[in-house]
Amino acid sequence: MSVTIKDIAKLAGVSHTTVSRALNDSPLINPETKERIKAIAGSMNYTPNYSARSLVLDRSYNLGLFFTTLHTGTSAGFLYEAVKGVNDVIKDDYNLIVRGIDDYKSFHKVNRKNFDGIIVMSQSESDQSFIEYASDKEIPLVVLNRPVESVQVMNFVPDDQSGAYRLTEYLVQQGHRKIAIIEGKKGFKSTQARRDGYREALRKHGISVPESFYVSGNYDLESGHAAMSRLLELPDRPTAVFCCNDDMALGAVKAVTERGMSVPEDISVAGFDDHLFSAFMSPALTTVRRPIEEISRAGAEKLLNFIEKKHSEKSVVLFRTELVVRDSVKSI
Amino acid sequence: MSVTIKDIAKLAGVSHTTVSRALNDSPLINPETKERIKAIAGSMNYTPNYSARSLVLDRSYNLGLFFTTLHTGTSAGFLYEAVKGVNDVIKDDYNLIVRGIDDYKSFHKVNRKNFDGIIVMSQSESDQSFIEYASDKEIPLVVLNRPVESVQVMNFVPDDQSGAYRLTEYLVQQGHRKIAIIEGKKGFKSTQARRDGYREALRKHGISVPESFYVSGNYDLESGHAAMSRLLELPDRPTAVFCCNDDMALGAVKAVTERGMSVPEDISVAGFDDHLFSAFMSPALTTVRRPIEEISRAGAEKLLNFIEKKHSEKSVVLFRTELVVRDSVKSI
DNA sequence: AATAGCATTGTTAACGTGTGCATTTCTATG
DNA sequence: CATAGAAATGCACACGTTAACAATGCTATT
Repeated sequence: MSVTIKDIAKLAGVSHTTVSRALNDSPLINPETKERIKAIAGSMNYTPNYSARSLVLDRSYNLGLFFTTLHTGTSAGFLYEAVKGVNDVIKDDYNLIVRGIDDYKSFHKVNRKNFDGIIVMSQSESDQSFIEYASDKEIPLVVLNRPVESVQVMNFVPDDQSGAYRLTEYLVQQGHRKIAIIEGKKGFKSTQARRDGYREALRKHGISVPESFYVSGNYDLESGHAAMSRLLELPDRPTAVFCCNDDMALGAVKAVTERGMSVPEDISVAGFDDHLFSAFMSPALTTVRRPIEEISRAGAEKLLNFIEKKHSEKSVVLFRTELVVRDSVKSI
Repeated sequence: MSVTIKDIAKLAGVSHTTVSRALNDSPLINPETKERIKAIAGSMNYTPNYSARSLVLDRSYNLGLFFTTLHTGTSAGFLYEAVKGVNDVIKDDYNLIVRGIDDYKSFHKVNRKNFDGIIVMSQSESDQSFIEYASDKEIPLVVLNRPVESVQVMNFVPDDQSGAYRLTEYLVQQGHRKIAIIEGKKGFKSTQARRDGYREALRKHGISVPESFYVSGNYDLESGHAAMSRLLELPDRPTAVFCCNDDMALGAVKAVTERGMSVPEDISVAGFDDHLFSAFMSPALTTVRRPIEEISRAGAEKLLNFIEKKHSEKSVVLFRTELVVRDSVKSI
């Protein structure tokens, strides 16, 4: 069926070992023999059987890009940027296998035979047992998006807390004191980091807000809409709302306009993430930019380095988040 | 290092073949021996070496989900729905390898040894040589999104043309006669299908529009914004604009509101795709829903069926698109 | 007890490739 | 020409697993 090195060996009148040497640039072969063999392999469209090589070399040439979950709380933009960033680095040298960690009935299919390395795009601690398992198996591992302390891994994390701090400080500088927050999905570390940044900025400026100014969301449009509806019904309404991602901000703005009120004239709204659509909302959204594609690219480069060099070290790299001021916040 | 069936055989006092039989539910083994072996394998955390199995069984347990390109013209929502739909079907029985076809320097790494099957999410004819190559190699193949005639493949296609027809007809029924179109990325088949549906509806109603009512876009927010800006500068302005996807519609709406005009009071806007954000735009977008996740799920099921049963047939399944009426179109 | 048939288990080889060590060939030197 | 050393090539085995066919053991029947 497929061409094997034995087929080539027959035609070239050499052993299969010599064919292997020729195709792998071994120094132990005569250059003329090598070129002859390569020409025959080319004319026969030979492709190595990667299963056979994997078996002998103890390599799979698979990389995992594993998300905590693909079922809920993962926005389309997030997945897109991660896949794109990693693919740009690995090209066609590796197979990129995309999966939700919660899709595994059991982790034991994940081992060094099947994956040369894994990038975990971590959204919550519910993937912690997976990270510990993978580290224990000594699979080359990079964790993006969430800091992990209990395991010796390379970690690339956007600085959500200071992004949220800076955004809340900006709201304060615009004169706002009644600032509410629509939080992200419960249990996600990004939810906590953004809330912490918000609280820290309030504390810094000696501002206290009522408990009713903390409303839970689920990182999606619907929950943003519902949360804003609740805030708009408060007797003492906030003047500004920090939505912990842009999807929820879009839902929140919709809830405002549905009541015949407008953003930012009646209430200011800010988001987090700077998705592609954010600049095109009406009004254009003030938000914080998180470089997910850049983080994914850096993580993939580091992982490839680890795999090829067998060298790893515990490190945490914080990626700078950036305040993006547009039109959705009014100065009062 | 890893546990092999030979290690288990030693402990169980049987041959490695008997271990293989036990773990693969062969009828050729005593049930008691089988349970004893399974218990030992479990306690040793045995995992098969998939490379070895692949080599013997001539299977890779890899499925490709290949997009024409991941570089431009592919929206985040599109990628997300496709990945999610396929993953929901294959679970952890197969590795899902996600890639852009234009990332391949050469296709010859794609063969039956490395992929049990491939789903091509086709956006344009630029992937035609790949589809022909894969079909020629007799790799089980399913093509989604674009009809392919020259190759015997299973095809799952959303009915873009009748969706666009129905939307344009709706605009006509709301009293619009000056209907412009912001087209999609040049060369994409979806671009042509949507334009054809639009033209067919105009023709059916005996409406003709000037050439200036056909403006090119690139399926992204920016090009929608730019195209609408051009339409708004025409001396004889359209009363309604059909944007060939929702991303461009969002950009178009932004261009309208930037001029102090409003949608739908001054000009009506419609989109295509029904992305998650579309219901939350101000105004909520009238659009056409394409069931990408459903198509991806059906394609994956069919491909698995093909792989397991070795049976395939040329077929084209059209998936119904659906007009979704919201608030962005005014009756005049 | 002998025989036949069935169930169970094991031997051997295969899958395609890479590599350690043995063998052969070639070249340079005395 | 003989010898030593280097270069080139090949043999044999390994990797982990599955399966064809052979061998062995058990049971039922005559």
